[in-house]
Amino acid sequence: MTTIKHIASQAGVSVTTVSRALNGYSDVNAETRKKIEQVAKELNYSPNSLARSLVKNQSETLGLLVSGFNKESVKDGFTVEVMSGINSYIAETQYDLVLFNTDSSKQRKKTYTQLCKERRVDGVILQGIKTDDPYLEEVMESDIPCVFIDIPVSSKHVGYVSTDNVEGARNAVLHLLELGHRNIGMINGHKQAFVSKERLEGYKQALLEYGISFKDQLVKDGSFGEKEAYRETMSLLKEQPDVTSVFCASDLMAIGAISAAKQLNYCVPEDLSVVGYDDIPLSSYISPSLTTISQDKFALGYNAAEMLVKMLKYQQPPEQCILKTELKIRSSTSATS
Amino acid sequence: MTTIKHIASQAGVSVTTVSRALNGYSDVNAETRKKIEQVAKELNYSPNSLARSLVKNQSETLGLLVSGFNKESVKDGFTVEVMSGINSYIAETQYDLVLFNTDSSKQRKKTYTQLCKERRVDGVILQGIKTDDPYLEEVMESDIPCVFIDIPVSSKHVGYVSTDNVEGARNAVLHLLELGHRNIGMINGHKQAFVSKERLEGYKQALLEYGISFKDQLVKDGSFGEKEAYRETMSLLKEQPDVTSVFCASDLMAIGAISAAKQLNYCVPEDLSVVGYDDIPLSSYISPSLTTISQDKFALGYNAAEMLVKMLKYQQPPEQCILKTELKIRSSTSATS
DNA sequence: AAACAAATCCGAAACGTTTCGGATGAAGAA
DNA sequence: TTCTTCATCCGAAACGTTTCGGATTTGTTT
Repeated sequence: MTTIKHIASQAGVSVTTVSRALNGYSDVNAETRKKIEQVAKELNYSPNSLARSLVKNQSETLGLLVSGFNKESVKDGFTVEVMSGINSYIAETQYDLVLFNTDSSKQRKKTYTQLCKERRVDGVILQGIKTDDPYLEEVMESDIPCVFIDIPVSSKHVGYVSTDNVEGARNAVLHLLELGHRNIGMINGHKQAFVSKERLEGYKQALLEYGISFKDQLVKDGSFGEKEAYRETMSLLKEQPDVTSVFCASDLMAIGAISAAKQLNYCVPEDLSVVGYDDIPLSSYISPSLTTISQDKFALGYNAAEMLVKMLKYQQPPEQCILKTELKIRSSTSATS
Repeated sequence: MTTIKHIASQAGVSVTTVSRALNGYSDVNAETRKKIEQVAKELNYSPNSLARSLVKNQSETLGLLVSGFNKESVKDGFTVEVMSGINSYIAETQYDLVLFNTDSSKQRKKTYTQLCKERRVDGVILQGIKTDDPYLEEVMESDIPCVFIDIPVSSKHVGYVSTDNVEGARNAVLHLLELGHRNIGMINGHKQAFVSKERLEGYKQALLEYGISFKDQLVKDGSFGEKEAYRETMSLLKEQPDVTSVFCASDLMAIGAISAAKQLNYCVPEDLSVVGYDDIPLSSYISPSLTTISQDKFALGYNAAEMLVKMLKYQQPPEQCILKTELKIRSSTSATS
């Protein structure tokens, strides 16, 4: 492995000069620089980023801490599309991305700060962690620049990007209300997700606008899983036969809900309208195609990466970025008869 | 940021002793070790992996070089599911994963070796690169341990994991032949993909077994894209009206093919049988559900990671790992009338 | 001729570890 | 007593960079 020293002796200059030449400093003669560059190419030199990072005290790497990058999440498509957005932005910068795993039962159980401090990442993006995750606290305590996805917390060194979940859920339910539905169930995610809290709030708001009182027994938690949503929808429909429509906090759960409905011989949308949340690729392909709240998952990741990089490169303060959502009306909803 | 020196002075010993204590060497007194560990905890110490890597000349990081981790590939689900498998295995090891981007129009156009040498990765997994990619050559020339996914090349320091694409394609086409089809079209990927070459070979083999001569005009390239496959299927069906079935080299293309068929008022599977390849999540949800060759994408990634780690940790030689595929018969194929 | 400025170069320290080769002292063996 | 052995520790070099502060040479100004 050729180093800066080899180049120095080969070119007959000092290591200092080689370093400065290769890094484009001005106090090196044009010819010397030429010579050095040529030698560097001949010796097939590439700088050791470890050594560089060590002395400069910054690694040019960003941490990506996603919880739940597994088989199920791949099917969902949400997590990976966000990752794809992050990746896309980062690809155009000088940074590299290192993947930290959290949800594993890994032996070396490290804390967030340990993870980051060891690898000396310049900043971190966190995705999919729960509200009761100890990492959350650690992030706030440490002073590593970071940005959250879908978790609205911020401080001097942490920002976030999310979508307007209250508004999104509200629009979903308003859509059902406008179609004449009055008994609207909800399959939510789980208690440890910020988005679930917000989407429930949106659900309540919409009902309120139509003067309908909120009934606790109409909402169930499906923990964002297809199977679980199937199960919960089953019991919802059995317990509450008056329900004519259901709002699901994710498309995957909506798919589970539709399966359940079909199992109970409901026709969708004739007997039961279903609206989802996310607009994953699957949603437009299934039948009936899914009415849903579309959020730009790619942009979620892209913006997060952009914010983080700007914080690092230009010392910009963290922001709170809220993206718009859009109601996509397809075939899983219809007016009440 | 607290270093080993701080601990040393605080504990009243030398840095050597701190290092050896923290790394579990035997020549340090039990009490001293206790003391050192305690001080380390008090000062909230975590080792600087950069410094460590520099002197040990190994970074405990693996490179993941995927070409085509973007919006389209997310929809496909293939790329990300492989990544998920890689991630799963790596999560249980001491390694971290750094993501290299290639397909971007990034300014810093680095060569493969530059990328790896700079970051000093211990090994690399390459996925989705084309047969004419200059990286391929570089990998063989360099001596960094690496494993390819779906590219059957190997050497002293490179192995691969793939599926039996000839066999898979053959089974797909045999399935159609058994259903009575004799005019079988094929929508392949592109010329720069090993798997395309192999799947075409499987297609030919199956035809041969039934004594059917291969006709060049029955196979088109859809470059693994839904839109492209749609277009190619359109022209195929128009040019070759005798065709009663088509084998697509990916599920996404099969979906495009089905759209085209529907557009031309073909019923699937009554007028046209379609079989895909991959078995992505979408395939079982669309209607008609897709008959396809299922490959274990997760295992592809998992095995690749496992192989690489074993090469690194136990100096094992690289292997050639071929996974089995499985024909999944669903509703997009039927017997000829 | 002396003084100054600009251009170009370099030595050495620093970043935070690991590790080689010994040093020290105490205990046991001769 | 002297020699060995063992347990425990440490100094210093090394990894490959960057960077601070200065040195040298050349040309320009007074």
